[in-house]
Amino acid sequence: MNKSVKLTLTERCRHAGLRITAPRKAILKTLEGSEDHPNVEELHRRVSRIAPGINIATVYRTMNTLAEHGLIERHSFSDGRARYEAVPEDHHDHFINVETGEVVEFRSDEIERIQEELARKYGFDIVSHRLDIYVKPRKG
Amino acid sequence: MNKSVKLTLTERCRHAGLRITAPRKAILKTLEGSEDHPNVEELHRRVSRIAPGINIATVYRTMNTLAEHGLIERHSFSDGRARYEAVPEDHHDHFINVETGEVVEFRSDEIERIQEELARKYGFDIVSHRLDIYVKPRKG
DNA sequence: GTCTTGTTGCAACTCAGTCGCAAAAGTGGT
DNA sequence: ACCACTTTTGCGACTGAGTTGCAACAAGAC
Repeated sequence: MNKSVKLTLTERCRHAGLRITAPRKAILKTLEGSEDHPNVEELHRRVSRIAPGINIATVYRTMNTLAEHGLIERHSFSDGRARYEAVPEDHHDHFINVETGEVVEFRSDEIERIQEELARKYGFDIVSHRLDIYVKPRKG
Repeated sequence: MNKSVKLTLTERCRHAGLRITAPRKAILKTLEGSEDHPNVEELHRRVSRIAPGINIATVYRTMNTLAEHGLIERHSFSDGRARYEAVPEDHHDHFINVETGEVVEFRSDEIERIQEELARKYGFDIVSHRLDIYVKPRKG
């Protein structure tokens, strides 16, 4: 949960050769302060609170650039629009509550292991994967 | 692999109270004859070969209707557009070859079981899920 | 400071998918 | 076979997320 032991997003951007502009600073800071998985519109709204005047096209472009450099992860749950999160040190998958849209992270090493086995069996190397489980609160 | 033991899509449509129109017949037939996961544009192209003159808006609407009734499954891999397949008797997940876009189906009861366990642990009931593994052919 | 190159704002644009509406066609009852 | 009722279709206009061309601007390197 504590990120202070690792590089900040800004440091990793610089390391990737990206210029640290004022809009990017604001976007990166917002991303690091977000525990959830905002879409571009929501992100733009949050960014605008700490740095007004940034165009939403800039947010779109920045998200693409960051994703290309592997600094953030792009998700597209069944609501259609892309949603993002700062790349987590620990890979995890998602429960999506279909009643509220809320996203809960989880991880299962067992599932990861079985995936590797399966891919090998089919003659593949895994590039990435994504497991989304749509759920509702258990009643009873 | 052999579907003759189960209801056809058309029969299931009728059972769902949907009208069997000429455009729908062509679309259903095309769906049943598709082993892959076409998007609407590709589907429309295929449908047009056996029944020209069907508007693509009709294909969009039909796919929505069928999906709402649970007769087909909608997927959205990372290429953005929605892709469909006739609902399979056996649930399966997908390998997506990132080099070619090709989709390979697989199934792991072990993964299904672990998902159930996990969901229960978090206090959820699973509505549906989706596991996409992006891969490349193994070299060596 | 100067130069080079990456980045931004803006407005125009693309593209998948949706929608309103009037015409057409399926289904159930007789 | 016909009617009445309701769903579906074609069409064109529209929406909304995301992209792009371009001129102005600003980071970083020297």
